[in-house]
Amino acid sequence: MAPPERRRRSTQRDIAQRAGVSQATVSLVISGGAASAQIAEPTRRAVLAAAEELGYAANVAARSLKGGRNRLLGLYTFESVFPTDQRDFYYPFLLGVEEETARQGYDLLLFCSDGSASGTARAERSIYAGGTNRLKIADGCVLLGRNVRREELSALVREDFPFVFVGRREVDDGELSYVAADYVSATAGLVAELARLGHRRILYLRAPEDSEPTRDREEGYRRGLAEAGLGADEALIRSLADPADLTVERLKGWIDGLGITALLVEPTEDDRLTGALATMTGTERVRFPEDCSLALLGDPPSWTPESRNWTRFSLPRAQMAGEAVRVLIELLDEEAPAPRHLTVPCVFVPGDSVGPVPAGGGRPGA
Amino acid sequence: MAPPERRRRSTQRDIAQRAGVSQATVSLVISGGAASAQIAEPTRRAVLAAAEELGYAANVAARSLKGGRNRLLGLYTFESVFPTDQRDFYYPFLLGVEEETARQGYDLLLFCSDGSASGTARAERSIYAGGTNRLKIADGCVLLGRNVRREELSALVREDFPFVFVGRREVDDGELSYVAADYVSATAGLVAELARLGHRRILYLRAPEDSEPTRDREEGYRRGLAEAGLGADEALIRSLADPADLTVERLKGWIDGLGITALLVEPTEDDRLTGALATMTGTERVRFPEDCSLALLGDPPSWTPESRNWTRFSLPRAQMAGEAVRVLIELLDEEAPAPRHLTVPCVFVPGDSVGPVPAGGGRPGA
DNA sequence: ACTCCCAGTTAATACGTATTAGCAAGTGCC
DNA sequence: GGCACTTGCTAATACGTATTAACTGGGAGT
Repeated sequence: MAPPERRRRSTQRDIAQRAGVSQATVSLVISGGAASAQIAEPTRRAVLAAAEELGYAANVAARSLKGGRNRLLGLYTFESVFPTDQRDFYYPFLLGVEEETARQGYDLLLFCSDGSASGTARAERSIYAGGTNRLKIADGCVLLGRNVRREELSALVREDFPFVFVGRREVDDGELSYVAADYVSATAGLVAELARLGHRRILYLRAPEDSEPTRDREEGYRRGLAEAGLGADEALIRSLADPADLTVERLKGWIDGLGITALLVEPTEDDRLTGALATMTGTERVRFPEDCSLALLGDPPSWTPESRNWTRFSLPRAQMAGEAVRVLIELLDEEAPAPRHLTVPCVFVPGDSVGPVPAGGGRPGA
Repeated sequence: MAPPERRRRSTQRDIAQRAGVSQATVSLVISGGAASAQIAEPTRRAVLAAAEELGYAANVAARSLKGGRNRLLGLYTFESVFPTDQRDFYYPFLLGVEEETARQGYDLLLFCSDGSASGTARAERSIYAGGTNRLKIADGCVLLGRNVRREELSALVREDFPFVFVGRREVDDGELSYVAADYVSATAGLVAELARLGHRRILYLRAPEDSEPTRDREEGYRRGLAEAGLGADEALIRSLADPADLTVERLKGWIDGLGITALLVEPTEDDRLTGALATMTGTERVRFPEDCSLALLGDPPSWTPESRNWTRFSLPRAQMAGEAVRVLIELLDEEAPAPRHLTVPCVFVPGDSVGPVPAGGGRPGA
């Protein structure tokens, strides 16, 4: 009945002492499990009573130490999370990861420190800051980010550290596990939709960098055209160095010069592209979809209620994140796991920026 | 150059072996600290090199078991985070905690596992669920939540575990550290504002439970009245068992029967109260502020663009969270820390539901 | 030459738990 | 009564780290 001693939590040894048994017995009773069957009923009850009286709570650290696992999953983001436009991007992933992590009975470790000793703001984050792989304090890790450090991914693969990337990524040194959105099908689907509406000349405005998502979108674009019985015109694949270059003049040039009636745009990670689009909409000199249909190949980075409801497809971010956790746990449970690749479908958002071909639109031939 | 053995994390012993020193030396070098000064430079470099080659990362469990630090801060929420209306409440806190944690060079551990073995959804979360206290794995912890388990807080205090509560909380067994919003001043400020507009009879609709925030608001209400030279009429302090009971009829009864011209409402944690208010607004049978002024004593739990812009005060949640982290780190850095209590001011949101006293309003005498 | 000290290193130990091998007492069998 | 076998428990050990006391060789002091 004595209250638990202050300043020190009770241990199995305390219980053992009080119940007049050994620490091992206490462990057997507390942990329950199979081996506990061989404990006599009176003993078990005595132990449980003592534990109750002392307010016993097992020490997780000790337990994990013994088991080699910490029941911790990590979440690492290559970009810093704090710029406001990044938060909206990041949050659904975080929610998905957190929910599934919780469901699996793990806790979630957010690697938010810069790695750099203190204070100094850094744009580039690093896993291996300080010479060691910080991720290792978790049992495994979910990785996220658009600007990935390839060499760090390679190192992780070489180290055989269990991790899953959210998004398709590939490295030279071997295969890594990822959960990716199906950009190919989603893009092909948009092309099909446009073709159904009568569009024949569809410009694909791609990102200048050659990352996996961009490659997938381009593949989807070509596949969509092929499936619609349209030939691919290389002149209709464009990229802009600066999203601000997407001006009304340029667009009119494409419409008149190339005869396009629709535009597929790959959104940038920042607000600049959608900003440029908003500017164009504001000028009234070009209207979507009256003058030209437009669809986004993904989510605009931040979404405010007053922003326009572009036709697009949307990544099921929370779902992807959840799948990533599930895959990661599979990896952890296996002896010698093979890399896993999972693809989840995107969601089509009808929006209001796609319509039929404008009356005079479309160049006859070509 | 040999790669680390598959699926087994390298330990200090591995490093020791490779560098030809003892495990103790490795620990001294790795932990850095004061005692590491006495290690000869060549030795230190050999150890660090070996650690690098083996991809060493300290084992969190072992370190916390030993009582060491992991540069990990925990974040624990008493309510589950996933119901959508909870997310909006939770997210600003999370952001604040994460940002400040990062700035301090710590990583953030989200205690999201239910504690219950798996899968089963539970409304009540518990720190000690499953007979363990998971928090210990972090160096210290920020706690959050409206439905607090007092006995668990007490246990934490007794255990002398470093933690900071976001929100004013008190327990019998001793003092705990918290960072709280200044409900007293904020409520008094609203009363002052109403008094300035000529309101003399202001009803305070409080939550039925007697939690700290409610007590503080009531104190602020009384103080505000006193400072405005108004006496407190106990009949003007009401509570409703069910928020849905806040009907037009009841409100009209208060206006006509009690002669009130303004209403201070303590929002509930769920959407029911603001739902009731929205319903009232919709009926057109009572208009705010034409028939009666209304202000919320805090943020409505979820905020959608179409919801009304109630006059209210708002908690600086991210800031509170950041302060909590800062306080926690202070606690960690001290030898025998005294509990700290920090109060941050709320933000007045003018809104559109407060106005001057209606023409015929206000009972003359009373 | 003796002690004394000091820098540099290590052996030993503790943290709290899970697990395995093994011990003691009891039961049934021949 | 000796043997095998079961039941119920304990002793011992390992997990990986931090810390402290103890040890070593060598240089300085007397």
